[in-house]
Amino acid sequence: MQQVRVRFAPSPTGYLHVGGARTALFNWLYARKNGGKFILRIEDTDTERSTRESEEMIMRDLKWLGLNWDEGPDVGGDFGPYRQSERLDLYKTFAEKLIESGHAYFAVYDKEDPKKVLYTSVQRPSDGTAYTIVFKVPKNKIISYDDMLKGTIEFSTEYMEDFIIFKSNGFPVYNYAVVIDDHTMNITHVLRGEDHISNTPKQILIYEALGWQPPKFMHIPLILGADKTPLSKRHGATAVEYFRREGYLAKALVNYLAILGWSVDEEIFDYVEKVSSFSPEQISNKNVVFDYQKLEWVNSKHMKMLSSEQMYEQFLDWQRFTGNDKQVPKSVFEICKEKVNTLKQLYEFALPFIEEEYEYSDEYVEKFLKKPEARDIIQNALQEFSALDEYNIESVEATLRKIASTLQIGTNKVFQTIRGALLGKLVTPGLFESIVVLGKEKTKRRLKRTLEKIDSLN
RNA sequence: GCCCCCAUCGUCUAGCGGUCUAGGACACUGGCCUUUCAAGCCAGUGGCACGGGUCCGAAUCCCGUUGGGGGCGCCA
Repeated sequence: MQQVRVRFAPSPTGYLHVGGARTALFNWLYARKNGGKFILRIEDTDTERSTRESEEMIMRDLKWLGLNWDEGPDVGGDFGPYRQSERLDLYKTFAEKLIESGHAYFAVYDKEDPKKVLYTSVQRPSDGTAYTIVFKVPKNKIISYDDMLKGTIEFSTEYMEDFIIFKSNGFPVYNYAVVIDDHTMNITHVLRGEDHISNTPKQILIYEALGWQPPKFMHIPLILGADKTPLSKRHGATAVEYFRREGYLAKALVNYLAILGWSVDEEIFDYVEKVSSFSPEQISNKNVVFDYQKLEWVNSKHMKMLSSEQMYEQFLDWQRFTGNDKQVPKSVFEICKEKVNTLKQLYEFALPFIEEEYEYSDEYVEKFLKKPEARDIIQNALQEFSALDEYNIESVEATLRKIASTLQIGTNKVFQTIRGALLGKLVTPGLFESIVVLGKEKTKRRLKRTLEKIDSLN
């Protein structure tokens, strides 16, 4: 049996979109499952919009996700080059064959009106005028192919028109270049987005005209936004890079992308371990809505699966990636990591611990700081803490509870007042741990700072 | 407009003619725990788009309608 060869073929005109990442994932999974090759090919025939920066960004994000390729522009391979802009000779050669065999012709345009075809010919225009090469679509032919997901799909050429395969700038058009590339790269299976279904008959026509056997096709449903329109920036983020910045784990993003349309017994998993059970036919045949909340849930599950060291490493990696150079001590990290869903949330949880000029939330000021007993509570705490020899979770807790009973104020109110005084917020890690991690000196300094804040309120 | 694809809770899905008064997950609501909480545990609300068939029997098969998506570029 022939070795499975699949490819992911992004056009470098922007960042890596989660939809693209999902397509790449399914290709990757299919290649790994079958002991085949996963190939990265850059489709940069749109000279107007393609950039090297975008290409590099896409590769960086793919690597971050862990979707490594066996052949590609950076690693090479036996079927290169892997950038379409470097394969122009190939496209020209086969275009000439198509013209010779009567499957294509030249179209010459009016200089004044580039939309207007002056004449067509099977001879290459020699007068230097702009021309394209057009594929001649046979009339009244039924094109049929078996989609791995959708079954047999038929198109009639009755509804198709001749189409350009070579632009006047000397670059091939997508529908033509993919065929040449997929064939010459020995691609056996083409797993791509559903938006390519209507392109498939055109491509099959080219395969047939060249006397080639088309690969197997599978069209994967698209990812939509909550309003069922294609997922775009309007719905929030779509770039893989954005999710990385937001503090999502690569493993979690991939996990979510995988279960978005692929149902398995256990929703939380490491995709690398799921390779053997992957079967493309199990993918849902229906467009899917991207659910940011579920992604966050999946991420939280993955965070919990990490050991403290692993998570700290991920956190440092996230800090490096986002260019964040604030030092978060391990002790602070430890108490902050429990209830957060993303690395960014973890950072935001940690921020008041490392920021001396922390802000007091409006809610805290209104509900606690402005209350007459706030000063008493804080002053008492300042006194008691100063007198503490043993500064640990037990002694801190005992101290706080003693203050509550002395002052005849509910523990809740005391705790919340102190919490806000020390960290400015009402949602923080456990109070007693927080106080211990801050340390006695910082705690005292912050209590004094809050006392000053009270003064400024009056 | 024409061609193609699709249709189970708000969302992702299980279901492949009887075991479905339709199961799970996220979200949502309520409760528990509790020093806060975005964590944990428990419970609940909520769906087969509609209309025709076929069949003893339909979420499951067929047809139509409606709805959504894609394509019809010298974009990919």
